Amino acid sequence: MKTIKISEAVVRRLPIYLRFLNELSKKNISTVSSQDLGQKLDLNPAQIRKDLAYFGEFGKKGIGYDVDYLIEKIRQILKLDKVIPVALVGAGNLGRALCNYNAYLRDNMKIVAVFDAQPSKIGESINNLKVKPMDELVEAIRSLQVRIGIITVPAVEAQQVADQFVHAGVEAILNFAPVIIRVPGDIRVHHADFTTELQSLAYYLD
Amino acid sequence: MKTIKISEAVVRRLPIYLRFLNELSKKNISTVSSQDLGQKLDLNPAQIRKDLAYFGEFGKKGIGYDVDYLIEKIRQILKLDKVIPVALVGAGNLGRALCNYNAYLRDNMKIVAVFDAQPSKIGESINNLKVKPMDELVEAIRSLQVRIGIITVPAVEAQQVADQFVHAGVEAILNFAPVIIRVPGDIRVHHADFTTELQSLAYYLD
DNA sequence: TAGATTGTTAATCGATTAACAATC
DNA sequence: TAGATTGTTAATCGATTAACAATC
Repeated sequence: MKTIKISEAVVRRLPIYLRFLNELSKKNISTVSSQDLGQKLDLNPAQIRKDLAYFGEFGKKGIGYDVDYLIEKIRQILKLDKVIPVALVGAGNLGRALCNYNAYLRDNMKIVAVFDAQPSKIGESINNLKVKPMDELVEAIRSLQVRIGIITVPAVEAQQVADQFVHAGVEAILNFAPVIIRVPGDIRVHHADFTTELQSLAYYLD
Repeated sequence: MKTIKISEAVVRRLPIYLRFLNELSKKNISTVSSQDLGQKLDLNPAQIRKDLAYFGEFGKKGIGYDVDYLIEKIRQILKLDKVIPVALVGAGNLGRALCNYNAYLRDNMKIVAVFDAQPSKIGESINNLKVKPMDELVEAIRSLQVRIGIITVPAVEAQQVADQFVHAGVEAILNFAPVIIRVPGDIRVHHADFTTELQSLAYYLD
């Protein structure tokens, strides 16, 4: 199956398809063509067909794609067909925002533990989770079988949090701190940094 | 000068260079080669040289780049050499996080106004800014000469906030809501959506 | 001078788009 | 059947990387 390497660009588009398909499903729209999708998502229809075709034949010639079936398939591809336990370190505003966000999503991404180094934060309740101290991180992550770690601490602390995540055995990290973190090659890291996002936006001002 | 179209990929790397150069400057490191940069940022040195060469000859053959000079130049390219007034709509946790973030950055990106539709939020103080009601948005944006708008409201409200931003005359929008917003072609929109970020990360789990 | 490193051209690599036979 | 739309191959486009003359 996964003999051909799927490019990161393709993988990044899948959640966008998924989100829009979910909207269609909610509106009881049962079928969609690559053309419809392309129009709504500002993408080339051929690209959408090609993206999906990497993973299987999900459409019907002359008809298009069955919305609910495609949702199911994309969820499978993204491994969102079962709950993925997530841990978060950094119970500041951003961490809190992510935890709450989490609540109203049918994502199967579930934040199951929140940690902070600051004593004043320990024990605080965020979205039904009590903030835990850092020295409980490794054990909690192991017992809860956390697979993804989210870092929302200041830049100077990000690397050591990453190290602890790796030590505890997470498979992937989403880093919001404005710094590049180093991890072993088998751990996937995505950087979500709005500073750089905002700065690159400035370039396009007249 | 800007006869050649600079690709988005290049523009997105500039803030990353800038951030690292700022770190070097803080450590009183005065010169850096494309090789050094490439190593630290996980990028090909040739790519870094090429990126920079789009905008001018900033380096010295045999020596490398003067850190402070390059910082100055990249800031100019990104238009960060003068303050850019920014407005934010949505005074939730995420909005608050961005405002505070803002505070400890030497960015020249300055959030100068915060708005929210909820009456309970109006008048709240966030990082020395009072949250204003939506009906003051257009006037405030005009009088403060806001150039970039940030959207941190729920998905269903994002489009109408975008419309108001456009009406008020912002030149670019950074949208954190998990929905694609439509704006006239001369307005630049960047989407910063951690849902899709997190979901694409799941793909790489074993 | 010798060694290092840039700026830039040419080569490679990969991603996007067009086109169309297959077929619902 | 006729019209529509997929899956896929081929063509195009663009971005990355290698290589090297210029030169500090």
